[in-house]
Amino acid sequence: MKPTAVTWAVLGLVALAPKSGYDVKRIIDRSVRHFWAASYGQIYPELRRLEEAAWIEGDDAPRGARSRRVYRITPEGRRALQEWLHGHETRVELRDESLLRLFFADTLRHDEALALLRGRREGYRRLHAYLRSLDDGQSTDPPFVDLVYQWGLDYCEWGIEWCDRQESRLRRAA
Amino acid sequence: MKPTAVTWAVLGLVALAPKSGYDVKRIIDRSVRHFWAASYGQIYPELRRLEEAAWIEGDDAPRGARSRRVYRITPEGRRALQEWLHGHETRVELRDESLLRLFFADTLRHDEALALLRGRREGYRRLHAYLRSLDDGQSTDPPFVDLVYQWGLDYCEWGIEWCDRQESRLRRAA
DNA sequence: TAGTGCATGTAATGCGTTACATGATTTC
DNA sequence: GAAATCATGTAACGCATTACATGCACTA
Repeated sequence: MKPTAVTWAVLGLVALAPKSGYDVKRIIDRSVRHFWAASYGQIYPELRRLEEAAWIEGDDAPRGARSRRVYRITPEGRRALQEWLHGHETRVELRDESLLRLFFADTLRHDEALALLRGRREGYRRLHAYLRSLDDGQSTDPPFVDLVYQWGLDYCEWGIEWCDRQESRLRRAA
Repeated sequence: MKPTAVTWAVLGLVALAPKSGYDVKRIIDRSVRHFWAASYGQIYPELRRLEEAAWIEGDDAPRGARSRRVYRITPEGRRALQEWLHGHETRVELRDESLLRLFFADTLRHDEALALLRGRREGYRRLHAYLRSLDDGQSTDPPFVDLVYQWGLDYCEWGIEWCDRQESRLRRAA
């Protein structure tokens, strides 16, 4: 079993609680999607690979006539997950198209360039609103799941303030 | 010409100043790599596609016997770049493996989980040191190039403080 | 009865990296 | 004379998305 990028997302989610492939996709979309996306085309094949490697085990759990397979983590799977959790130097890397646009804003008129900065602010605002909409106000997540959720909110708030600050600075300078 | 993700990075860099393929790669590695990477396997084919589309034009500019081709943007290329700069809603998306690890930290002992948080802090610190090492203290970049550089520094500083704050909060809670 | 959500999956395509190959020039 | 940098490129591979296909169950 050669683990890939999607391995740990799927294995980790199954470790938190047993899940079907559909569950995995749904939870990815609702909790880690803004920093770690995955599609069905990755998830279902990965579940089979993980089961072959005996890192997870699947049980048929149909609902009525609708077939359904729920996976749970095995002791070996848990060991592998923990090794991954420990064994990596953290490298901060991101892919941010809006930052790329800002980088080229010197090819624009000053007011157009400032509009890009406001657009970035708006992107942060939208993500913030989306993240807040995910919180139903009553479900209690485990502490680190909640921590990462909070990171998303804090990051957006920081980003909004950063854009505001820079915009006024650049206006004063002009 | 169907633009892809790498199109705009290459076209934008050539728009800032004429460049060879090697230059494009070098500058990507030194200025936008932490939020927008690209490899030779993308850059050289993309330069040819851009030239075919007449968005850039290449001039042979050998240095001694070493062949070299320098590209500059055309008016059509500049128009296309500006359209891209204007015509997009900003969507904040990132890929952050360390955040994914943190998300699964509830499967660990509390002290191990806190170690992950310190590891993230360390990742920010390393990127910060790297970014600072890029600044030679005398070259003056255009304002928005500099703004994006500053974003990187500010983001790291914010990230370090965030990790510190959360770590003490979680220690107090325990 | 129509629409939404649950549930599983595959095929085609495109994106991006890694590793390789080649050779000149500059710097120590 | 060795090492680093300049300079151009390709082939193989792996990663990820998009679009498609199928069908059941619930609810307005």
